[in-house]
Amino acid sequence: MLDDADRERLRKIVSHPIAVEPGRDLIPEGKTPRDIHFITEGAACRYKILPDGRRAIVALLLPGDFCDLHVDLLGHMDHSIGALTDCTFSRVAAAEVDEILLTYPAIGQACRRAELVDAAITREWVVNVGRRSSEQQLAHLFCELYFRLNSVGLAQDHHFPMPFTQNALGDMLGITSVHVQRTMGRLRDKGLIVQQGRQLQIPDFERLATAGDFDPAYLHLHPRHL
Amino acid sequence: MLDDADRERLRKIVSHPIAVEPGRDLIPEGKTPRDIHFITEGAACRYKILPDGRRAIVALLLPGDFCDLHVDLLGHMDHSIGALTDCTFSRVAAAEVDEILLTYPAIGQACRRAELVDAAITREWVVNVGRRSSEQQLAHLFCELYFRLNSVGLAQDHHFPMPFTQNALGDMLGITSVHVQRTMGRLRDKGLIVQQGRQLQIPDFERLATAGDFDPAYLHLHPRHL
DNA sequence: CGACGGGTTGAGCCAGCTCAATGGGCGTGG
DNA sequence: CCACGCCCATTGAGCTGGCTCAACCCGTCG
Repeated sequence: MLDDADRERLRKIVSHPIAVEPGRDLIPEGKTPRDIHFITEGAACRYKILPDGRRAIVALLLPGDFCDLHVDLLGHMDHSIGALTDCTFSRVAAAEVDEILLTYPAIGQACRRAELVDAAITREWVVNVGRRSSEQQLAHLFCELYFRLNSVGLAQDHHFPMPFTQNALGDMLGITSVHVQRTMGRLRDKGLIVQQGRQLQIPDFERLATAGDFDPAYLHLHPRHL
Repeated sequence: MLDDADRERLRKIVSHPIAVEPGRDLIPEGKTPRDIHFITEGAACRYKILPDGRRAIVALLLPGDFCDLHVDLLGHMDHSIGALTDCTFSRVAAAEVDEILLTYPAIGQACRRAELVDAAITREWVVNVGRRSSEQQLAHLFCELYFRLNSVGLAQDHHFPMPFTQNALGDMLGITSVHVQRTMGRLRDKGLIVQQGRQLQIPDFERLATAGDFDPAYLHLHPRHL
């Protein structure tokens, strides 16, 4: 990973934060942003709109995740980036990125690694969304959320922020909000999750992981705390 | 993209081909292959096995696609690579790759681009597998197949090889082979596809694309023939 | 205090599933 | 040359998870 000097280099070229309200887009599909964006606060998503108007969320962006690193080589966004909660992004000018990458290969490698983990998560979503029952899907999603938030210091002690509407959850899993409601009810009844406002508690992680067929290997987290 | 000199450099470090029979694995989940593999003939897939034994295919590998470029940074395979038909792979020694990448940045860029397209396709699969009806799913898959095969010179004139069993198709789409059967029947009845042995014909591409909500933008193909 | 954006609950429907049986193509061995 | 076995495609019949439609409730905000 990066050392402190690398982090300092990055900090210098980051511009002022951009705030985006829930439901608004940071970047719409088809656009070719010149600069690179990443999320620093809140939660956003990659999504596509279907012909009948439904929104398909294909990835969740949590603090630290890049939004559009791939645009330099792919040329245009094949999906939109939208805010799910109040969130803030930072921008790095493309020219500066190019220069940094040429000079400090460790940073480029860290970026490529982030892209590869993003792809690995997307593969797991294909499985989640395509094969598992709604109960497994939700359980799996909550496990993923806990691990990912924990890895950036936003979750501990079996608690984590879960500020998504049932509608947003449905759009992540390909089910209706009505069905999210009933399914969360079942998870609650089984004691697998406890809702406390916009926080979620996982009393017994092992049980939830089993219920959701969750194995964190695909997240490729660096061995850390936990 | 690469110039002829780059291509020549690549050719030199490629080792003898590896043949794999349908149903066999080139690389099993959890392994850490030292060398890089790519497919030169036939069709393979990335897949994961679910606890109940079902196989979830999360990506299709066609001639020219890399299998495990990501292992250097991610450390281990989070899925298996299996052959769907008789196919052959080539191997490039890891050490040679590292050297080439350092010396010829254009090659590294082409590899990263391939990874990014792979990721873009996976995102579209999340949509396909999670949201669309079985009829749309199949139509979409056939459109993708046609474009991808065409881009490597393996499909023209509305015809392309489609050697997959209904079981394999079901594992790509998350539906049962019985349902694949009935759905293909419906596509046939509507005249959207014509089966000729292991070839598929698409009489009217526009109609199939509409039926499958297919837009090739996500494939990020270089403007070429077609 | 009215409107609005969520969450909650009920009732009926249907796409895709399961289970089950049949048929056809092809390689293998007698 | 035929018989057998195997794998895959095909077809029927009944079941069910998740959907749609439709209320109603509650907290928040102008």
